[in-house]
Amino acid sequence: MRGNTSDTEPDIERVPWDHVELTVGEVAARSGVAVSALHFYERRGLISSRRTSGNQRRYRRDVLRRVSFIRVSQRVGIPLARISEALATLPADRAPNVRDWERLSRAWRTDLDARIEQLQRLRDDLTDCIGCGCLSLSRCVLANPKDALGQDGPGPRRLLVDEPD
Amino acid sequence: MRGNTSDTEPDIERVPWDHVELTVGEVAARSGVAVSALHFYERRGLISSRRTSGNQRRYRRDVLRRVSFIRVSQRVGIPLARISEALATLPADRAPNVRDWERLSRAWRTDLDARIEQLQRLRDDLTDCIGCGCLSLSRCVLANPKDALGQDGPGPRRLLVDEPD
DNA sequence: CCTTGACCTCAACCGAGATTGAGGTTACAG
DNA sequence: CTGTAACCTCAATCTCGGTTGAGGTCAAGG
Repeated sequence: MRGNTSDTEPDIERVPWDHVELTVGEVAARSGVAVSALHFYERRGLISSRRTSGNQRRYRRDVLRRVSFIRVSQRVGIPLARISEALATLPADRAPNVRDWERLSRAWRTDLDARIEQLQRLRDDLTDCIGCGCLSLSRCVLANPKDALGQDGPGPRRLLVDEPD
Repeated sequence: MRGNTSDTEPDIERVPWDHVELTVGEVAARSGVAVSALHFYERRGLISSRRTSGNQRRYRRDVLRRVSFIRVSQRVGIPLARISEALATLPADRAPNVRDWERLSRAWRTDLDARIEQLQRLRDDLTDCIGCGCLSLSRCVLANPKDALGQDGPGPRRLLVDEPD
């Protein structure tokens, strides 16, 4: 267990809340993310920690917002690599402030809007398709979206002339 | 190459279109799916084939609709395992008809609606969050969705009392 | 008959996003 | 001082949805 020793307790009034460090287990408990995932994020450079003399991780409190941002971003559908890039734009010299987080959050709006629109189009097509009951490769918008017809990548792609199927 | 020999050509008028079989390469070309993926789907039981005397795959034409259904389902975000279950409900004795496909497509509507709604809620929350700039674990709807608070799976989950962060 | 492209199997590998386990250390409460 | 929970590293393993490659067969055109 880890707690304040009664002997060496620092003058708590003089230590700003921001400077109270967290163990990996505390971050896990408070963020709902497994310790193994935190280690993983750290290896990937998404979060970082100070090490104690005994090689244990100690996190600044703002790691909670970082982890929070990571999870929210994942829900938006952003891969870790892109989340990592976004986090890399945060100032290195100071703890990120509200405006920093706002900027990053705003950046995902575009992605999210695009994904929602895409799914809505898919839903409309699916609705039509339920009506036509087709899924025909030569006729159905759903079965045969434009992007399946060429110009994107190697390999044979619908080279043959359409015939009834 | 594979084509009709002029000698043994069957009376084409007497062979319903449905009975014309396809090679794996033809299915790949017509569906836009790689041969390796078709093999993969077959191993997973999503599609099936007859084998020629020389052990080559021959597909019934309705495999095209199956593959089509698989790709559409994937776009909806359904994992292969569930697609497989859905396909397993198709009649084994006859080729699926329009109504069969309609039933399956309709089933995904619910999923799609749910996913869209979820993303829209996320977008709304993100908008709020941009306004509040928070991502605070103790206050932000985004950072702290209900489902992070317990009852779903093992492991410690936000066991500590909330403190300012 | 020969060449060539399409086909076959099986195993290994990829990348994303982690989790699990072995083997060992640290830190704190009693 | 000791017990033990929490921590450490590193490698292996997992799921998902495939791709790649080696080594070999099949089938059709010339």
